Amino acid sequence: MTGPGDPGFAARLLAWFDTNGRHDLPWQHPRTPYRVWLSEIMLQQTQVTVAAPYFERFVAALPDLPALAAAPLDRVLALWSGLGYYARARHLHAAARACVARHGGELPRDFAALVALPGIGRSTAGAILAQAWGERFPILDGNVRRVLCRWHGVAGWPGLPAVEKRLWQLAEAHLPGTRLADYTQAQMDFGATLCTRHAPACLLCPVRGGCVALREGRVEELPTPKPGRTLPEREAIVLQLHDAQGRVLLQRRPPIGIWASLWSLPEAPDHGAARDWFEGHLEGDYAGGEALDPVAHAFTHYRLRILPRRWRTVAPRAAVRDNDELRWVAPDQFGTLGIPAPIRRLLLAGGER
DNA sequence: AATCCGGGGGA
DNA sequence: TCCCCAGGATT
Repeated sequence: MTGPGDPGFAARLLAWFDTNGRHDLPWQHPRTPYRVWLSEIMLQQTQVTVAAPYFERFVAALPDLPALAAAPLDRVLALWSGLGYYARARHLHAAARACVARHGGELPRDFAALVALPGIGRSTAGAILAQAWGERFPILDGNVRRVLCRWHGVAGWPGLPAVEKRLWQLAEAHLPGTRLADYTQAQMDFGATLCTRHAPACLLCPVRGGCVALREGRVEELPTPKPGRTLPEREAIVLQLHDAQGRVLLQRRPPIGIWASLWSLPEAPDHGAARDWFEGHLEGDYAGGEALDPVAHAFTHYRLRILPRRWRTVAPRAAVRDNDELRWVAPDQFGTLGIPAPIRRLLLAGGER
């Protein structure tokens, strides 16, 4: 009889991991608390193949926690640029500074202290403690959720509180007594390579002998997908302004909302507001701008239609000069700033003259 | 406990 | 276009 406490589950997963797991991920060598933490944050809602090159660049630039804490936020955002979910970078930076202030410049080896840091929740704290220190804490990420929903035949969208509570209980019940770092990695490798969302490799599965979904023919329908909904749409005009030296005027976004604190193009909700802003900041004629092709960008909760408008040579009004919110930036400097991916693409595509 | 927030890439 | 990927914060 297999059940929630079945010790064979973890044992079989570990045996599979030894020969089939991923043992060469960049954050595994060396597996320091700082690198584990950084990798866990980068991997939130982000696939391994996407995060890996960002991780390598990040640790090359900021190799330890004190270096991260000492870096300006702009530098951290620049290293994050293109990875998305920029709140993660701001939280990471704030957490590093909190560790310097409260924990002697190191990541605390304590669940409550970890969860108290910005950007670290229950699952990430468990992952850090298990991977960095071998402590006995469960995780519940997308992989573990999918595996547990199938193996135990748990129906209902995992985002529902009752389902999530049940999954945490199951994750806790499966924990082995030893090898917690390997077990944590094994679950994620298993979910990412065998127990995938579509077309899982059940024939190769090390725990197929207890899987409720496999036995009942429900593998493809579990976990229950999130209920769908239609997303609202918004529009925004962005102003692509070049000066005589080929530089582009960038504006820092507000510290809250989407793309918080990143550098972007000046933006307005409609042409009236865009014209007002243009006439307040620049010499020249708003109507002289060239309308570029719209750019569609989908967020999780709404769709944004970006309407770019370009001026090849404009000059600022005498009273307007570079400041904290606004600066002229040469194309070879784009890499040093945190710029949202669709805006960066627009700048690189529209930069040729 | 319920709700909100948010980039990108693969299918 | 849809879906979801190593979730967390806010209320």
